[in-house]
Amino acid sequence: MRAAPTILHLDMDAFYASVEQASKPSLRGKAVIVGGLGPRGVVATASYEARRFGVHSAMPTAQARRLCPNGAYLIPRFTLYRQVSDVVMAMLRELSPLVEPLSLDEAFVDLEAGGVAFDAGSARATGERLRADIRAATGLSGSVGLAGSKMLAKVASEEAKPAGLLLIEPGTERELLAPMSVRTLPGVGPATGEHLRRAGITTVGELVEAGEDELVRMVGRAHGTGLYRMALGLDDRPVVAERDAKSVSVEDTFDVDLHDRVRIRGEVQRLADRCVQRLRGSGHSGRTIVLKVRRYDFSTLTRSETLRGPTDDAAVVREAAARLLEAVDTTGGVRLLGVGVTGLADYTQEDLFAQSLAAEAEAADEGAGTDGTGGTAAGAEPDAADGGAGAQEGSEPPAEAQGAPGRRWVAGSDVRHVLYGPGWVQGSGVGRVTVRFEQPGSEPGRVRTFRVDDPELEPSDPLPLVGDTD
DNA sequence: TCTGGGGTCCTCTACCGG
DNA sequence: TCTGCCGGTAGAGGACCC
Repeated sequence: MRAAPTILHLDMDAFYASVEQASKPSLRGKAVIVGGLGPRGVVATASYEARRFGVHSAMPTAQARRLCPNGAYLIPRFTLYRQVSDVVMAMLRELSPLVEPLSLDEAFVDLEAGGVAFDAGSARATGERLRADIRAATGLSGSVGLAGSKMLAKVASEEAKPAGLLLIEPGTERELLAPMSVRTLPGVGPATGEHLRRAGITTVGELVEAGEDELVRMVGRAHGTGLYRMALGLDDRPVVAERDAKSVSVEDTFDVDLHDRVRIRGEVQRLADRCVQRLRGSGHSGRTIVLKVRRYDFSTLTRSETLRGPTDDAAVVREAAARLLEAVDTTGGVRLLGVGVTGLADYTQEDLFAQSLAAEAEAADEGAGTDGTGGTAAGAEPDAADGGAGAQEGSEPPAEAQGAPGRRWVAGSDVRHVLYGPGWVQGSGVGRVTVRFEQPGSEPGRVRTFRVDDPELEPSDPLPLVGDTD
C-alpha cells in the first residue's frame, strides 16, 4: 500500500523575480519585487534578497516599499514568464505524458507513468537531472519534491526550497508531517488555520489526535474528512494532464473608488467585452453571467444570472451584466468590478451559428435573434494609460504603446538603442528616460539617460535568458 | 498606506416539481 | 386536498490556491 516516491513536484524558486534577475544582470543579488506598482498593487513575487526584509507575496506593494525602500520594483511581464515556463514544461513532458501544471512556475509529474522512475533511487536521479537541465536551459533554479502522493511531493518541494531536492521515503510520512504547522496542508488557509488554532490544534500531529469525527464537526464534511486523510499522509489524487476550464472572468481594481453610476456602468460594459474576448479566445461559450462588486469597505458581493443557453455574444453578456448591476447598491463607492462567465460549453462561434440556423429553420416564428451587436457602448476606451494596480496577465502594456507618439516608457521593459544596443528602462519622468544597457549573460551594464522622444531608442522584445543552445 | 487577478471547490439556502 | 420528503438546480458567499 506504500506508494513508491514517483510523484514529482517542481516549484521554480521566486520565479518572476528570478526571471527578471536573469534578464537584468545588475539586479542579481539585489532585492527585486515584482507586482502591481499602483496605489493598490500587491507583491506577486519577491526575490530571496527582498524576503530578508520581510517582503512576501500578497503583501501590499506600499508596505513592501516601506520595508525595502531600495528594492527594484517591477511590473510582471507575463509574456516573458510564459516563454520560460513553456521551456520548463516541455522538459517535464519529456519525462512523462502525465504532467499537471498548476501555474506558470509549478507542476506535478507522474514519473512512473513516464517510465523514467519506479523506485526512490531512480526518482532522485531523475529529479537531480531535471534541476540541472532546467538551470542549463533557463539559468533558473527550481526545487523538486518527490513522494508517493501529490500532497507529500508538494510538501517536499516546499521543504527543499530554495534550490534543493527532497524525497520523502515511504513510511516516514506521518513522522515527518506531525510537527509541521496545519497550514502546511493544502486547503488550510488563514480562516481554517485560525479555526483550528482556537480549538488548540496547530500541528498536523494534533490534527490526527483530534480524529476525523471532531474535524468533520469543526470544518464540515468534505473539508473535515479530506483534512484528516491529508494529516495521515493519505492522498490518492491522480496527476491529471488536462483540465477543462470551468469559468472565465476579468476584474479590475481601480486606483480610486468609483462613485459615478454612469462611469460604473461603462466599466462593467468594458469588462463584459474583455470577458467575452477571453471566452472566445478559449473556444468556449457560457450560460451563467456573474457580476462581482467590491465596495469601498472591501465587502464583496456577486450577482449572477443563468441564460436559457450558452452564449459568447458580447451584447448578450453586456446586457446581462448591466441588468445585474441595476440590482446592486454602489453608493459609497466601488473599488473593484468584475464580469465572469461560468457553465462553459465547448461551442465555437460556428457551432452556435449552426445551432441558431437550425433553430430558425425549426421554428420560423420564434426569432429570438441576438445577432444585433448594437454598436459599442460607452464609446471607445483609450484604455492604455492604466498605470494602475493591474499585476495580471493581459495587463501588460502593449509594446507599440511605448513607442507611440508621447511615448510612455514602462519601468522594467526592454528597449534597444541604435548605438548602445539592448537594455531596459530603469525609470522615466519629466521628459527623460533612464536606460540600463545590459542583457542576459552580460556583465552589469551602465545607465544612460535620453529624451523620451529620442528617435534612436525603440521598445524591443525580451531576449532569451540563455544564449542559443544549438 | 491595507488588502491583485484568475481561478476552483464547498456550503447554505431557496425554490420547484414529483 | 394537504403535508412532508426528496432530489435537482440556482444563487450567493466563503475559503483557498498560485
